Amino acid sequence: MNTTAPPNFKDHLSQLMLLAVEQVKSDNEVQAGIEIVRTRQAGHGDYACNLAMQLAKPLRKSPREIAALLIAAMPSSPYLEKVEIAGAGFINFFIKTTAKQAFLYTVLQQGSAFGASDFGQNSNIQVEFVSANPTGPLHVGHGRGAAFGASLANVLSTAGFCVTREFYVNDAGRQMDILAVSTWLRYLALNGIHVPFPDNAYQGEYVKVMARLIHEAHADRYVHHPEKLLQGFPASAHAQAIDTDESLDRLIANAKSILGQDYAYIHNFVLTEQLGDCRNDLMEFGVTFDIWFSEQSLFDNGLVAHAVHMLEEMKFLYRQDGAVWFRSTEFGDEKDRVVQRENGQYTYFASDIAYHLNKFERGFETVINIWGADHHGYIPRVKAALQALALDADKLKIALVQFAVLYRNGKKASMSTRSGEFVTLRELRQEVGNDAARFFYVMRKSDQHLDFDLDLAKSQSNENPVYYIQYAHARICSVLNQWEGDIATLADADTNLLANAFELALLQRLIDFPDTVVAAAQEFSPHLIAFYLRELASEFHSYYNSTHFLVSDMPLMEARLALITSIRQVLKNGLTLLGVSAPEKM
RNA sequence: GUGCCCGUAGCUCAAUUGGAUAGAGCACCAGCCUUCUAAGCUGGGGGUUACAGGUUCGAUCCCUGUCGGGCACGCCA
Repeated sequence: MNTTAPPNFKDHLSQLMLLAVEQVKSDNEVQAGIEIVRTRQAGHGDYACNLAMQLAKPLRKSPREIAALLIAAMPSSPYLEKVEIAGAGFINFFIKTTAKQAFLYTVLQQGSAFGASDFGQNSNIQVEFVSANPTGPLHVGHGRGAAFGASLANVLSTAGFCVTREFYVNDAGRQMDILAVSTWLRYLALNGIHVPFPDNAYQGEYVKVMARLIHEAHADRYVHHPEKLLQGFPASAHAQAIDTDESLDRLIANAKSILGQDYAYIHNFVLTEQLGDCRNDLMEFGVTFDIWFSEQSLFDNGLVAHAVHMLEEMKFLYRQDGAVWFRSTEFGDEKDRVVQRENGQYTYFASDIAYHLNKFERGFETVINIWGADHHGYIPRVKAALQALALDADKLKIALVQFAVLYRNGKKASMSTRSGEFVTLRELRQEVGNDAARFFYVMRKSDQHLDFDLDLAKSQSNENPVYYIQYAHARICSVLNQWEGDIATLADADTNLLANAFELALLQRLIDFPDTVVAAAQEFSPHLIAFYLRELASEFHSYYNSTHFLVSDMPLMEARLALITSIRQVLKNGLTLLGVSAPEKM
């Protein structure tokens, strides 16, 4: 039988170095993080450590000298072929081939759980993402936040964090009022009452659709005194100039007073409608949430007033020009910010302070906000508020996601030509499919602009990275089908027979998977998973073309089938992290 | 104007966050299907990491400046 393999080679080597450094360093406190990395070149072994170079200065010895001491002090390991000193003082580790081969049993045994680790130590982490205003359909910009957030949450969960996925519903505030009034105006039009429709109201078709739904269900039930709607407007303005912010606010106020109790119905109807649409859209996209957190609930439960009151008590507020300001400049912000307007209304910032306070009160050890990059200027004031409230602002991590720009026929296509509306996420999904959309969204680093090539995403060709990876999975399924054996028996295969260069490279690639998941979690970088999968698929395709699996030599065949079964498993696990399907046939 | 982010092969992007000879995919050129899916594989050319300095054993990565691009600068959300 084979030798065994450690659960994780990197961790194992870390342990060895930790014990070694205890011996080598003098009694004074020498601080050095032990970092084990994969090497880039075969001549440097499988893993390397630069600890000796880091210790050179504090220990006042040459790196190579320290490296020799470390190696001498290191306990022996059954998995190591040899350890070498190289270059300026690198310690290079060469893993025994038998240990790599034995690792295959780990993959087969862990199955869909392979890749998981306890890196996060089960600490509570919240990922808040999308959080789009429920005032219209999600567009392709939201799509990237959704794909990124969902993949990141999956990665964190697999890396051992206890993850809560949350959507912050902006159901309070002016934008919702504008949507309600826009819908009511369209509804009035259906009842034959035509009031000029402001340019800065919501123009989309979906508003007319909602108006129609209300009209069909309630006929003219919500037609009240439309003649009062333009009260307070200058007579000359009736025709055109009603699209300033002030006049829109007046329109909202008038609508509220005319409709009375019925305003709540309209408001609630459009909110329910849009939120439901958003939820369905995301669900179809494979993006789900544990909590839908209502902004309005912060007001209803007095949490906004409470948060502002706390700041007041701590002397971080002052009054000026009739408004209440927060001294965010004391915590590094560019200017102080208003939390309560002259008219007594709290700002969005005020409810956001309450929301973040609430997040930490719920006991999350880390809070991740995924925002569009255009909100980067908002970070200092939120962190300032947390500091003012004596919370650890470093526990709030902001992951910025840049916009995705769609390209069709090599030309920008993110804006539709008519009416300047964004392409919706739903349109994108219908055009390229969920798999391609999910993959393309996360195959770049999130803080980089994304050129989303629609033609490429749709193409069923070798140019399309999604199909390339899925095809590897389907090919393996096809081989295993033709074999017609019982996969479970492969657990007894003699993996020592896997000895050609393709097989050894693939074994190492499989060993790397859990480390890649940890790196992706640590860096908030699901794109690392996408790159990893491409590498794995590429190495498999080369293997496929070079080596026949269903050979007459039974032990050899079983060993190879054990390997490709493991590859299939890892492809599937990785694709699942990204929300992409792993088809068995293509 | 001020602040933040970015500048890597013809194009789109990586680079284990300061490590060893900067790597992939497209595109281009030349090959591979009577054998487990050619949606695949093999080989080839391609670079002063925008530019100029600095920090150190070592810089695509950190610091300063210049040039170029994006975003943000509301009592909107």
